[in-house]
Amino acid sequence: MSTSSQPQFRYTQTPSKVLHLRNLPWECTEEELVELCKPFGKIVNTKCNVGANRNQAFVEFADLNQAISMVSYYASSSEPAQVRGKTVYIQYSNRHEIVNNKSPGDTPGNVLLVTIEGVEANDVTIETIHLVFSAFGFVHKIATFEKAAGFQALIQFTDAETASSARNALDGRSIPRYLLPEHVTSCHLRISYSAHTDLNIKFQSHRSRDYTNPFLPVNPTAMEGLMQPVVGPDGKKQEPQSNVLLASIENMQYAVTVDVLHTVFSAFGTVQKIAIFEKNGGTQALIQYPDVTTAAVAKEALEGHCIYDGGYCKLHLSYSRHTDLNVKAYSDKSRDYTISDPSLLAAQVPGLPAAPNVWQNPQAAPLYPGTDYAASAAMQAQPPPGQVPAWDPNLQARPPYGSVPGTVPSQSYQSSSVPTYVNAATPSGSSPLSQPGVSLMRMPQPGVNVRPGGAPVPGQPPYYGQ
DNA sequence: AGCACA
Repeated sequence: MSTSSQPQFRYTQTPSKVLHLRNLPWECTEEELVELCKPFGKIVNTKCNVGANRNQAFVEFADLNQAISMVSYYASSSEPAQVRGKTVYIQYSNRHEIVNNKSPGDTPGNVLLVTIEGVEANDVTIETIHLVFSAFGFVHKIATFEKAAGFQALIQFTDAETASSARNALDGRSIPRYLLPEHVTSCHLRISYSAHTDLNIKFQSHRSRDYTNPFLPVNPTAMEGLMQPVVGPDGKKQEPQSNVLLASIENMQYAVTVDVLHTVFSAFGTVQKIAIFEKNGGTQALIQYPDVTTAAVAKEALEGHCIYDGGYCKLHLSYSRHTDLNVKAYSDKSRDYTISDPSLLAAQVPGLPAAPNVWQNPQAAPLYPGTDYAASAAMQAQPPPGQVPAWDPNLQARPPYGSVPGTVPSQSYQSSSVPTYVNAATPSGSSPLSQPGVSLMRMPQPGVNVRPGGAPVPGQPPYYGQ
């Protein structure tokens, strides 16, 4: 429609609250910009380090007249606008507001997210990090972890001002060489702000510190040694074992709920906590057991198995670096079964007699006398009044980690007193769960109120913690 | 020295 939209140059520029500044010194800071512009009015937004050379910037005034006054002043001034002795050229921007593209990491807060590039986690101790960042103020807490981005640390200061001074001074810089092992050639710090305001440090360890609480217990399993990588017989690095399993769920055609995971993983011992989250477009879950042994048994047993028939929701298990999950007690993505609020533990159905704790030692399970086994199966197959067990109690009753054909009395739990929910695809009498790739749960059915976790777990007295 | 960002 309009006949022309030619670029607007100096003689035709219309005034704007937003000014475009160029020929700034390299990586001019926001503070320097504000110093230059604030005599003319209130600055409501800035954008620094713009352009390929990162030497341009935008400044938005609260009022158009303030921008006009700055442009007019320097248009007639004998002294040009300067930053660090460099002449700065100022024009009206061709836009009328700065679109705030500040990522969350640029929103100041008292906690910094520091990525230490080019190092292994073992190269930089938490003491070194503490030393470096303490130069700017009291460091309250540090938590370190390894992510895809590399070795990272969250560092909590008293306030955003202290955190900012540390960020401004250290972002892009390196930790002094004398604080690092000799083989480290470079270790640039990339620093942004975390959205956290208060880190939840549970233990003093080589990964995390709370300097405000010297009496915080030391976590023995998180200290040097146990959590270090173990070299296996093949010479490859083995994952250090953990009481927390990381489950990646492949081919997730059906929703996998906290309840479903609880049912599946409780077959091996008390599940203390569960957290489900998305990562790299897939679904993962952390499942916390009280001890490494239980986790190891569950890992061996469940690796490669599918939660549902037909290859759906295949589990891949590894050890997590976590030892104690910090999860919401009751949400759709997490559960803390160690919390003793009964209103949150309806799924545990207290009041049912605790069955003998036969599932704690899965190695022994196939050897159990048929009578005990049947009794146990029958007990857990009784649905609570008014409830329909939505998983297959027959499958649940069998140890999914390698039932040995012939040793499990398959007749006893097909008896008439036990309702059967055998999947049509599973021929009865076979031993489907001895092979990876077969289901651990009954298929979810559309339109049915599926409550896989709605009944007690075999042999698992509810764990209420202390 | 000459207009950003997803």
